[in-house]
Amino acid sequence: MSRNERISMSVIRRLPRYYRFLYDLKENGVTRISSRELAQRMHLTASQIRQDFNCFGEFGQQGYGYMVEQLYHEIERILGLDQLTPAILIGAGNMGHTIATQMHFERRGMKLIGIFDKNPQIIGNPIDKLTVLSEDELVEFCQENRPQMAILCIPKTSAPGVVQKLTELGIKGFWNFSHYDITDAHPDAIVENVHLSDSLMTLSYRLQEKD
Amino acid sequence: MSRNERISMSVIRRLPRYYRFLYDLKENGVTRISSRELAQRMHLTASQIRQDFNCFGEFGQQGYGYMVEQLYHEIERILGLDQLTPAILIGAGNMGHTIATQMHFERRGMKLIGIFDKNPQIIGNPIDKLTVLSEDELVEFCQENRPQMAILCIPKTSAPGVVQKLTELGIKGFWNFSHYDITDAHPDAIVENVHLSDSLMTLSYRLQEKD
DNA sequence: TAGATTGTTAATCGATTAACAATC
DNA sequence: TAGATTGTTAATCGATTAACAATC
Repeated sequence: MSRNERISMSVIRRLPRYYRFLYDLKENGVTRISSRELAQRMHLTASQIRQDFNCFGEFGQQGYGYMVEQLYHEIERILGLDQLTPAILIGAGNMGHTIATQMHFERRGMKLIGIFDKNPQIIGNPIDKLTVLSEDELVEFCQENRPQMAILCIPKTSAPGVVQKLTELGIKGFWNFSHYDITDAHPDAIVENVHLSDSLMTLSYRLQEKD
Repeated sequence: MSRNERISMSVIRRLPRYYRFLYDLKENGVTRISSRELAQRMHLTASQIRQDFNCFGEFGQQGYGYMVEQLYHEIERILGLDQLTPAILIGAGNMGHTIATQMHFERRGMKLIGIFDKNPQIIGNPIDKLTVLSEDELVEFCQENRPQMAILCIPKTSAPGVVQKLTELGIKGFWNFSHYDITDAHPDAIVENVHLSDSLMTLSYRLQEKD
């Protein structure tokens, strides 16, 4: 029983994908599924699926398989999607605006409670139900509203300062779209670097490698 | 000498990060660096850095280290950033528009040569130096211009059809922002799934796990 | 009960780290 | 030359896959 030991990032990164596939199965009226069949659909091995699920509990029934809807809700709970972590967005330029309006935060376990920018042209603009605030209001806002997570859609040059400041203000996690590599924010800050450029460059590599 | 054997994805995914750090070093006037010092800055081990570089060649000098600028250009070349792969964007909504205008494709080994949408409200709009075309023009455009890569910023429901069509039109790689999981496009299609929602959910997991 | 499929232990595979001879 | 650091082989670690007893 490997329950409760620290879960590896490899497993964690597969959870949202299971969540997605289970949602589709559920929507298609599939009520139960075996690890073998799920493996086939997801291009994984049945072994891996069973190992992954057993990190968190015994969700299946021997000789039968897994109940799709129940498993879906277990993974939802494991991912923490049932409690909304308050988050703020720093940088409401092109990318920031898109993220704010397109991400369906409340389906992903987050609630966007504040948007900040330092450009006077952008401050005051409405984005969904929020109004872009000045970065000068950040300290007071955080003290009052205690956001846990910050989304960074800012230029590389301003990132180190912002990260430093937000860490002091109690931010525990960063979703980082900036080109700055957050490695030394705070030893136990949780960082998810998105780095779309890196992703694009690996495609460049793999496409040329093909020839 | 492990040269020319198939390079693992773990190594490939580190290359853009090396590229970024070397750029910064170069900009800060650092001309040479040892694997030990680079490891310290990047939070890696010196061993790993030397192993990684030696997948592609012998770029260092024993007793001395690596020349920053030379190594930077080697990695640029390895990533294929010196030749621009022609790419098209499908879906010019919020996310598609942001990607088109913010990505600096030509610095990442790509050239955006066409943008397509099926919404009449969007078709005809200018984005940078391009004009959004109708998806009806896709076949003719691809036959004439031979794009190699497609960026998908479309809803999950339209994705399977588009992927199928583009594969037939000779697209070799997909940069996929849609929620659809491209697994069965073509056995040797190159796919980079971005899945921002998945990324956000892993943050949700890790933040609640902390408590 | 027999058949099926899980949960879990053991074996394998691959990636990372350590060690050290080669050499600048 | 002596000191430093690479390139590369060997050892370790972790993740994936295979096997199988438990059990529905």
